[in-house]
Amino acid sequence: MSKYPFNEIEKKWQKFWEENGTFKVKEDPSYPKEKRAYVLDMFPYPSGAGLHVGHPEGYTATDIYCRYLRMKGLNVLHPMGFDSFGLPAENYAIKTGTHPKITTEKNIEHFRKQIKSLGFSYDWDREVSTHSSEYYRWTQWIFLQLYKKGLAYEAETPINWCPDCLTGLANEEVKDGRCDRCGHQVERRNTRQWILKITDYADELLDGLETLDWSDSLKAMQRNWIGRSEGANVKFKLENSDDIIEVYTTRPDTLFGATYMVLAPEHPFVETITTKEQRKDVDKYIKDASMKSDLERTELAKDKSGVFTGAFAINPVNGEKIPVWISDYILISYGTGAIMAVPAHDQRDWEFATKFDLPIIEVLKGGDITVEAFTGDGPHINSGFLDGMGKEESISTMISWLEEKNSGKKTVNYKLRDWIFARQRYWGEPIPLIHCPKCGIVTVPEEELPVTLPEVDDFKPTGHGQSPLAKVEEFVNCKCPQCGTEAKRETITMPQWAGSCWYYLRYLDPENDERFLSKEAEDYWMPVDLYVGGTEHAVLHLLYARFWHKVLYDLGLVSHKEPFQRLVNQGMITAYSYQRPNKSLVPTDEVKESEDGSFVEIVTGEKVEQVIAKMSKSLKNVENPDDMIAQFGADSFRMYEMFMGPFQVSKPWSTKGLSGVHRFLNRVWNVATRELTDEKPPAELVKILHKTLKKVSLDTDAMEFNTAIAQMMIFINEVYKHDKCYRELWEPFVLVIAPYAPHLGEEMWQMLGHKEILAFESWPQWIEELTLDDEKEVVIQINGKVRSKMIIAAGTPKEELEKRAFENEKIISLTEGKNIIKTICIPDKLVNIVIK
RNA sequence: GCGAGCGUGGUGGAAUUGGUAGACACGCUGGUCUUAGGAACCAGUGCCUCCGGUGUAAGGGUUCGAGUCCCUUCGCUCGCACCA
Repeated sequence: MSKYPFNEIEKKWQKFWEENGTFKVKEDPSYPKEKRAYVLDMFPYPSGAGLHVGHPEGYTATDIYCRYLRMKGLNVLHPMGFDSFGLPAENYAIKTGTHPKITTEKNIEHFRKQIKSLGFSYDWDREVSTHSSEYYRWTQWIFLQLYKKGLAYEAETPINWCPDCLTGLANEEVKDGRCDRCGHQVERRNTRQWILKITDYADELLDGLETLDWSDSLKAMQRNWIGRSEGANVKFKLENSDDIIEVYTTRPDTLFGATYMVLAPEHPFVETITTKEQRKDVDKYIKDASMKSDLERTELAKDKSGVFTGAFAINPVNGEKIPVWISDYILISYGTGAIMAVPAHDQRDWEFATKFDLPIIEVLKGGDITVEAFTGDGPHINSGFLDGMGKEESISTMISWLEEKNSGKKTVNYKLRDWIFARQRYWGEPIPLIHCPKCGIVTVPEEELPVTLPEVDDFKPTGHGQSPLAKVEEFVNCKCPQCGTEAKRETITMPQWAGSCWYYLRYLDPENDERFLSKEAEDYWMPVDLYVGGTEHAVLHLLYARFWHKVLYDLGLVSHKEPFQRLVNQGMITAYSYQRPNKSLVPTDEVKESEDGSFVEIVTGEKVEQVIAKMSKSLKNVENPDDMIAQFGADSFRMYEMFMGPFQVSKPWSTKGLSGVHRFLNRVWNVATRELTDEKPPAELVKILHKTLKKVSLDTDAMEFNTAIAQMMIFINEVYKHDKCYRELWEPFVLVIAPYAPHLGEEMWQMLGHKEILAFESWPQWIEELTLDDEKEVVIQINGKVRSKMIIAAGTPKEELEKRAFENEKIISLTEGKNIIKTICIPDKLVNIVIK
């Protein structure tokens, strides 16, 4: 394959941009508000493995978009940084003794070099790394603002604990009962924690979604996660006691059908209400439940378990005596940790009642409750004052009744839990608090920030819920800032998500050592106009960052309620893998393509099917950007990633596809090196140019990069047939291809004799008349089927079209003797003749 | 189970408001040039019983006309999951 000198060209322009500070950006007040854009990438965690092909996908998209916006005359902020606190570096430190700071900074170095090799137009002067003390000084400062606002609290509660990462996890970090990071099964464990009251912002986080230009699926994920539900809390008096059990239900209308109650095994009342006779069974059940992990509790969901406490409660609506059971299908962390069971109209209760032979009373007509619970709508029966009413009406009627009788009230519940904001590990921001024996918890004075991480030799967590910092006496022991007594520093560190909660703000003013962010910079740039990243952060980073931003807004520190106005998720880059008939996957290097295009496993000679799978080391289908850039160049690599398919959709990597794009750029180069002429180009080429300018402009604007590239290919395929390079065509084409292939673009611009670079040239405007065809191919249909075609001058009126259609020989023969019912005529498109 | 989305050639994918299905690219086939090429260039390429028919997961509907709109079914992907 012949190669244009991409290596030389790319090095040359990267050096030029760097040395000339081409993409440094200032808060220039001469740009009005609408001529400013803040385009943000999700910054990477600098792992030891380096960049994978997924990173440059989003980065290329934003880079193209930014370069396009600059040419449209906008002042564009486009920064990059590193999310550099995190477990891998720390685990590596435990294994090798190398300080995480050393590993992290080496990795950052490597990442930065790799990112730069792709020719992105970042303003590197604004780079931030979350692990640097100048940065985390302000992360700690924001934490203090949250603490002072009463949004951070200390608690010793059972939480998700990863035995491999040796740290507590937030709810959001647990997937299918396993640690999101390492896949280990999560345990329940009582550990001291710092927790942020994200639930205080549940409604704001929910309502704010309405104002955002995000995909519906992403908004749905956040809504699901917040999980708002409306219902009622209902009070049940216990028999022979003054105690009251409160339950939460979304179906207060079914109260007449409540035949028993169930408490979570951890419910505080279990201890007091259990009768002597039942004590043994209850204690055993609680012990068994506590031994189970969350995963086991859900896995066993199919078969309900439970035990009777011996106690009875009184149904407030009819005075009926109903038994109180405990079962682990009731979660202590949701609602009140207790339910009223309505087996006729709730499938879980139905299963439980069926298993333990508890009564099932139908209170809504419409289903067959001997087979399953009926959860649909219908008229109420056996329900006193609700009889005859439908679901909605009886819910509100019942709530009014309960409120009147002081037996309950309308209640809103959320699935969202408070955020466990703590890691019992070393490599994170120390929480800037001090425990004083006299004053209690005292904040570190703001002027003493940052509380820096002490140097340690042993990074190993104690495994007893203590961070390695607890062993560092010089760090732990301090004086209380209030009373001067000997006190102890907090040794829990913040989770990795802390730094990424506000990095987009620090980019605006990265050098400021007076404030976390100046008002002026915030006013100039915020909010983020376009934020691009993967879906994996749908409920983690994006929820946490929105929460912090809302707190900062309430404190008057930022001027918008939402940080990220528009968000676009890139699709994942997957890879091909091969599957045996039994569905097991075969590593790519153990498969060969046979002559008929099918794939066989080399060892067995058996046919395997080509399927799409995630890139993984074990399947040997991971592609390394460095190799691709070395072989094809950064411009080819960038352009291929954009050509693969729609940006938001996941798509499989194909190195053959990359070589196709590379071939295209070779052809571009070939044209660029032809004899340059100021002659008037042929009219048909001018037409294709303007069609191309239009398509590339509209598609780039809409981030439909794949079709923009296809149009540029069409342009080159035509131009290629002529042996000259027409300046009139080539100058605008070079300008529109430049955001996609910026190195090649600049080089060709220089070859055209320009002294100035093209990065800030104006984007070429197409001329609409020149995009229009003079002639159109119009199809003639009979009963909707294409029977003939004719070439006709564009804009030919209906009457003329019809006349021409009926003059067509084939049409004459097909319509002869037929009854013509009507004729539909769409100018420039078709004539449809309906016959019988 | 709930929520979101998707099914188009051998492959990745194109198709304004419903208006010529398969743009562009990969792969494949044939040819030209070359000492050679996994280079370059040219031509062809949905399928079939090939002057015709058929075709966008399957079936039905609306319409002069459906990949696109509506209904049913099937399949796949992602997220959540005993959330009362």
